[in-house]
Amino acid sequence: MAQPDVLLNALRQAGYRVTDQRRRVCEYLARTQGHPTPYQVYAGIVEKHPDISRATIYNTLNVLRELGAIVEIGMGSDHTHYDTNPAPHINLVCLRCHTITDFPASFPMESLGPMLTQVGGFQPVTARVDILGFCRDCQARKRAEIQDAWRRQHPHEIANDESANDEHAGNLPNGE
Amino acid sequence: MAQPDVLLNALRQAGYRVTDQRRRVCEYLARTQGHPTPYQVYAGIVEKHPDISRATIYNTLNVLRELGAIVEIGMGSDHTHYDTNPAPHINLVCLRCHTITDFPASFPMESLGPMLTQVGGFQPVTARVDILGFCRDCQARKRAEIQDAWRRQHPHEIANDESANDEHAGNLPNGE
DNA sequence: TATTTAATTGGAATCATTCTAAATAAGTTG
DNA sequence: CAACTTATTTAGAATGATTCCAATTAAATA
Repeated sequence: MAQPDVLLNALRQAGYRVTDQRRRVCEYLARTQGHPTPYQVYAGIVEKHPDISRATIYNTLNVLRELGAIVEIGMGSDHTHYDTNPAPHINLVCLRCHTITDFPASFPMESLGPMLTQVGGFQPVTARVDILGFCRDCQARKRAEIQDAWRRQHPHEIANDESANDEHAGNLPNGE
Repeated sequence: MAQPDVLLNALRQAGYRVTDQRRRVCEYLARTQGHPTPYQVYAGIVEKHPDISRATIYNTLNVLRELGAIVEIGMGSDHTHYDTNPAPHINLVCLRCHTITDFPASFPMESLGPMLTQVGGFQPVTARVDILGFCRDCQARKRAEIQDAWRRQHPHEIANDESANDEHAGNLPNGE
């Protein structure tokens, strides 16, 4: 989604050396459409270059993040995801299944820049705009769960299905 | 920063029981001004209520997050931070020292809502707007580092300081 | 080419978070 | 109120992503 050169130049400009390994990480990030985790980056590279080390992946991602060239998107502490899309956009993040979807819309960052430097001397580099809520699938799942719960409370309302109780009697909260 | 009642009501409405432990977590979140980590929440409560368990803290925070009542802010994978401020605002996140500062400014979420539901059936609950960059202190530190590096490259330019080389010869990248 | 410093490596170590099974509390029904 | 069902809490063990380490290799520079 990003130009590999943009990422590599960010490294060069900041005085980091451009090695083969870093080049591969940048290429991977440029190629991918999604919001990969460090492990996905590793997996995507190691199959063609089995000698690369996990530590190097983490190092490179950390450097790129500290430069603001890629942006971390956190949700539900399972894994870290990186946003590699440099174009202004908004992430739709599902609170339940943690899926991240890009939504093309811009945000008037330019207008804020001057204010920030005025107020606290903050030097903006990039931004992250996420809307948190429920994706369509999870809305449906939620409805089904609530219905289920209700049905469990009112077993008599149902014609011929006494066995239903035992079957779906999972722990309700946390559908993950 | 939030009303404890708002958080408790969120739990109640979603069908969760309001226990003493959950009440304490909500109170803590309401009281705090910053962006606490789970451990900080735990530490802040355990001193008065030594019987509370870490697992309960995590459970409660996870539930509140899945409800969108509090918002996770990720930076540099060390710790998870939670944003407990329900008022619209922007977080200034330093890419270097990971400090998070609130910046009072609103974001025209309302205008986006309808679009989102139209496009992907996404049901928005809350939002997170972060500007990533460098705080004033880290800008200064960065300048100093660059100067240092330069001085190390050009030792002859300096009058009387040959020892400087060995002294500060740390690993340059990663000032953390 | 020699020298210096940065980057890579793989495996061990760390540590936040989750999981588990047992105990307890909350809510509900008769 | 007593019996029952289900949610919640708990302590400690287990997990697993990420970082750290010392040794090696590669880049850059003169």
